[in-house]
Amino acid sequence: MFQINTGSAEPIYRQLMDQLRRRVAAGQWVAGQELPSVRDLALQLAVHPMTISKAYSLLELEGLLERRRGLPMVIAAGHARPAAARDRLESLRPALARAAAEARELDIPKAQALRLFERLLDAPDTGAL
Amino acid sequence: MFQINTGSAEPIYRQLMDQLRRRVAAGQWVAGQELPSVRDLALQLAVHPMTISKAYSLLELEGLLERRRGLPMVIAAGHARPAAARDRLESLRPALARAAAEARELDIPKAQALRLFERLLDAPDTGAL
Amino acid sequence: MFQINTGSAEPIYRQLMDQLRRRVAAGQWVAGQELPSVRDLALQLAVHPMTISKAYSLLELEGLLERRRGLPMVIAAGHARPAAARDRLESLRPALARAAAEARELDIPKAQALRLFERLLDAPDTGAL
Amino acid sequence: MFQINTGSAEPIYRQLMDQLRRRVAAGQWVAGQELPSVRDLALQLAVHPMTISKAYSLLELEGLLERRRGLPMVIAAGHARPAAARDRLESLRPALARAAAEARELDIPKAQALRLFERLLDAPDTGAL
DNA sequence: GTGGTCTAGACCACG
DNA sequence: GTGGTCTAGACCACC
Repeated sequence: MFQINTGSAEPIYRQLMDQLRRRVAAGQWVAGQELPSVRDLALQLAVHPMTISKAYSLLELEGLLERRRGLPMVIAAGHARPAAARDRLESLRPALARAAAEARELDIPKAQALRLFERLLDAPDTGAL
Repeated sequence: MFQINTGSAEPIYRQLMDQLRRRVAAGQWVAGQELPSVRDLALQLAVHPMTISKAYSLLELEGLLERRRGLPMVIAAGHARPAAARDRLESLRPALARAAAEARELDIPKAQALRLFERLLDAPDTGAL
Repeated sequence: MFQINTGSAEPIYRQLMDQLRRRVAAGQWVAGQELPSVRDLALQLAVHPMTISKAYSLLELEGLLERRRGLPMVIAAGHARPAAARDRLESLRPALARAAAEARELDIPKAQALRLFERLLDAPDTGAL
Repeated sequence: MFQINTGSAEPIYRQLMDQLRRRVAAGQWVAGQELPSVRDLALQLAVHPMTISKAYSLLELEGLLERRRGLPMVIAAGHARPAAARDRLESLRPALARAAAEARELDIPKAQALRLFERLLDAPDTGAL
């Protein structure tokens, strides 16, 4: 359901938030859909419940989630439809800009960088060079 | 000489280390070349000298830099030649893998993602969509 | 818990690292065991917290310690058992080689040097000649 | 004539001073004997002349050396005879005390430590375990 | 001139 | 509570 990397430098709650945001934008999660409870998700990911709670609360502040007393949280109404294609593309920009900056510093030919990216878009992670 | 982003979540000393590593790999800095002194670089980047010193020391531990008592640090011998093209490309992989994962979660068409990356490779940062 | 000599030429953080390394090798500290917190140890040794932190961080880089976000650091797994006897003896060699070199330069008879060493092995520090 | 290890943590001028002191104590260098000039020794050891000069000056302050205008420095009179055996042994103590402390922290059996020391006293450096 | 170490103390991020 | 980062500034050692 969620892919958490405990060893990463990126904080866990942020990994959660980012994934949830992107999946809502992509329409994988739709308005009204119930989220797993804090405790369940904490157990499943082997993470402290407070960490889950922090992610949920921040997303509630953002308006992406809605809290209903005594009931599981849900994706907020108003997020019924996935984000427009150009907004989604825009939210991909920072990661790509960073990769581009690294490629430039490494003096990697444009064609090579593009080819590697294309391969990674096809094959999730394992693709050898 | 170095591009530091004070506001970034990535610590300054780490930004320095990454840039230096990449530029040595690209052959922009060659073995035996003297680095700017801790104090000079600190002044230039408007950063505390200890921050620079930390980056230098860690790179020395890694074997990328060499300390010579009383003299400026230098790029270590054994890093005379830039890294092989495939090693450089390999070190670009993590950043691209991350972008690819995000693109997949956002359900962005491959062609769009590739086009954006291509544009960012050409135009450092500003290119509008 | 740790013996720090503030007056020594050897930096405090390095004294800490050396002691911890040796005690893990000797099996006095075992894998998974929690280290005293940076702040506690700093108070106890009357030293600045950053000094402790530096020692801990470098040992983490070495792989001897493991960081767990929000929790005290622990001896890394993979250091469950104390080092083999011959490795421990090997790590004693530099100090003894140095002493031997000095003895030779001082033209001290072998028997005398050995007797002094034996006495120091028994009586930690105070034994008069 | 002198063994200098540029890579060591111990400063060069101190390595020089220690060696000279020990050799005078052992009677290898006797009162009135001329020392190599600062420049010659600097060339020979590939070291900055100021480093040699610093060692000589400090030893002059100690009274071990004597400066004579326009002439090479010499071992001071009053150091005609080597130091008494017990003084020489005493000056070996710090190095041995340190080794003993390490042996204790490493939990190395006394007999093993002694055997290693004995071997190192015989075979300068190379002796395998 | 060079880098190294340490302190005092602030602020942040994570759990 | 945990550790991490940074600043301001002192002092040292080496060359």
